[in-house]
Amino acid sequence: MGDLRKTFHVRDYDLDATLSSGQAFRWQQLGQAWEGVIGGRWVRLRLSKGDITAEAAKPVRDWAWLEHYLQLHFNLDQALATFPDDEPMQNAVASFPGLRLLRQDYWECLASFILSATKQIVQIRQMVMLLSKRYGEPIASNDDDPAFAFPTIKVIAACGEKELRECKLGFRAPNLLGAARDILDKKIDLQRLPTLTSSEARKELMKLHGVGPKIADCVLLFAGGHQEVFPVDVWIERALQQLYFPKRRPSAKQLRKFADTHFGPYAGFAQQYLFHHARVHLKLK
DNA sequence: CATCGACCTGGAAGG
DNA sequence: TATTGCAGGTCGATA
Repeated sequence: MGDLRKTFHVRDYDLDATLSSGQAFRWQQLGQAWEGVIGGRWVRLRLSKGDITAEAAKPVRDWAWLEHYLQLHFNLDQALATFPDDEPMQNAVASFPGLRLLRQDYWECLASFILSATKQIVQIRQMVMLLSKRYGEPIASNDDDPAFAFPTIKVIAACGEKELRECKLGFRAPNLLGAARDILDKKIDLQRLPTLTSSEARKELMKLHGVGPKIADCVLLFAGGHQEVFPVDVWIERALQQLYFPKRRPSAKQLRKFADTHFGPYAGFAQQYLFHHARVHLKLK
């Protein structure tokens, strides 16, 4: 039959940092708990004393989807050991030891980052929520209101630009629409992405309307699990600039080159630490 | 190639 | 309370 609850023992897992660090946009903190939707399922997560307790709305027979999403089996120590031994990196890790990378659905991740262009995390969440409420399937939750799955490619592709703009997407509306239609038109095959190398997958993703290097890299890192990929956005640019080149002012291209060689095989994971640390603790600009 | 403006709009910041 | 400046990017045009 399955259970409504399940407890996972974890070591060094900072749920708060992980779910609020701007890699996923479907999580809401209520008191000590986090509520969100993973695929077609609503869940409530709570971390206490080294245990993550999950609560579902309907009995769950197999929790593999959650373990996979949260990457519970991931060997954190092994990854951390590859990070460069310099002060900025060590500080970033020290301020959120236990920050993790999630493993998200390709389409939801892609769509979310298409929406992320020149928006703050709160606003991105807002857009994702509006879209889900309006175009996603309602699913059972333990709250008074139902939850909503993220809308499918097909449903988005069938929308008009104008209705998408009503979800506060602004100029991102045609980009989301274009990408959804490109996928339906088989300009690229999302199903095939996991079989490709990161540079091949990157090229594929960039064929989509409104998808450039930054968004492609986010999808590779947050959905594809390509942990060596290092998305460069304005925050990371500022953080690298301030932390590693306080005197000079290197070009974006030089920063990218530095990042590609400096951070090692888990560069993307390192990036997540730098990003979160910078966002929470640093006055940038 | 590097640089530059256009593209929407909500919600802060400083007058 | 009205105004201004800005925000996890991408695309196309320009020397």
